[in-house]
Amino acid sequence: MSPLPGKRVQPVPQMPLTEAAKAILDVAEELAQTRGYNGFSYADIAAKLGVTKASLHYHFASKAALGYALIGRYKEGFGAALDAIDERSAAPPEKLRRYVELYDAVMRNDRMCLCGMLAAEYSTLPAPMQKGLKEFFHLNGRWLTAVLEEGRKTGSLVFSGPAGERAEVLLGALEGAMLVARSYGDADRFHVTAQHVLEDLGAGKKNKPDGKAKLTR
Amino acid sequence: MSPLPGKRVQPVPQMPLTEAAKAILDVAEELAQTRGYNGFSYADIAAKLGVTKASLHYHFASKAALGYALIGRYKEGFGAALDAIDERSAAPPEKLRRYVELYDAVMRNDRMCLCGMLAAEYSTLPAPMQKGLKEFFHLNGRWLTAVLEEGRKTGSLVFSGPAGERAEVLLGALEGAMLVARSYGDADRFHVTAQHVLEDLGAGKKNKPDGKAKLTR
DNA sequence: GTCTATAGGTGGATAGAC
DNA sequence: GTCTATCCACCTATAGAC
Repeated sequence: MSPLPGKRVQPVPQMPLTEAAKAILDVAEELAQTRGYNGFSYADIAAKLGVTKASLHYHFASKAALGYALIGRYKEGFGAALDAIDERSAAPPEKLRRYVELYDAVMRNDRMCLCGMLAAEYSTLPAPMQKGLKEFFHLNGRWLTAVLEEGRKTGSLVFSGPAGERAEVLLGALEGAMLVARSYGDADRFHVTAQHVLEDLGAGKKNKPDGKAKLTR
Repeated sequence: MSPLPGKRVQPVPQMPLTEAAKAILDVAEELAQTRGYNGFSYADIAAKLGVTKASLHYHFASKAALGYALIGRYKEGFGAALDAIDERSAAPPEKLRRYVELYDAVMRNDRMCLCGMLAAEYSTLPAPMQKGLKEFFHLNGRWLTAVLEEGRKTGSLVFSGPAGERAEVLLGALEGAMLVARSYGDADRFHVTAQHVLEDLGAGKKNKPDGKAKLTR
């Protein structure tokens, strides 16, 4: 077994982002997670930052480039979060609970998973973004599969069928629960659904976090 | 117990659609299911129908009106499909399998559930569309809850927790599985995931349909 | 009912001054 | 790096002829 299940083989080499670029991505990310890629414009970002559209183009020549950077950073952050879970958590059930907490945090922040959102718009996205999206889901699938396999081996998780397929079920269930819960503007609804999914795998939580707490990010 | 679980109380009174209006909705529906509400324009519809944008406005004064009609018709069709399942199927497991087949058919047609797609764009939609969307999910939730409750009562379905919550899990899992599977352009991936969800409830299928068959609609 | 023509707005993107 | 000014394509929507 590899030292850390689902560990990223290599961090994709990337230009370090300037502070201005980060600020743009922060705003763009929020807009993309709440309105979708086709639901925001350079004008929206510029207005929120108090700058002009033209200056945005200095940092991201095209919206496609911005969108691609958005996915890249999100994937990086998510990958880092998974690595952190691997380092801090021993047992698969706890890993899964922490994994779900990542989604919970997004939901409580009144957002949808960036890649879940973009998945809906998939056919309208530039090819590089489509590729990045697949990689994100692949990253999640690999990590979940490793955790599920380990859990089954040690008997701490219970499920039927191939771990890879079960990983897809879990990923889909979480993304879908976010999707539907957002229509109700109800983060608690997501939380309840997510706990059921965990319990089905034998990874039920003991004490659930306060659903009313709002996180900055 | 009511005669048919989740039966719609009353069909919403509605102007009968002209043939032209139906043709417009057909094209708009396909576009909305593949590209999203913000991902298509009157120009797209007009081009596909070989008419001008202006003529579309005669049938649907605004895009918001078109979108609202889109949801209304979809809800109606889905409700009718659920009624048909109730009438033709006796046992809850079979009902659930038929319910999943509705999603399967959409997926094999390379589309996303209309309302799942619109749920992603929720915050950008006109208020009437948002309301219609909630009603769609409510319709599904009610029907699924009734089926699950009946199944538990007769022992043909097995699950933990309130039926209403389990209905949300199921609905979310199917919507999410569609969402993710579309990024892979892989209808079979959805099918596999959906079967797992059914099996978890004790409603597993005996013979699965050929995943390669493409339906016209 | 469908057309031509067009309005009024916004989309992403660029040139060039500062 | 950020600005002003501008381009052109596209958007939804309307007026009015046929």
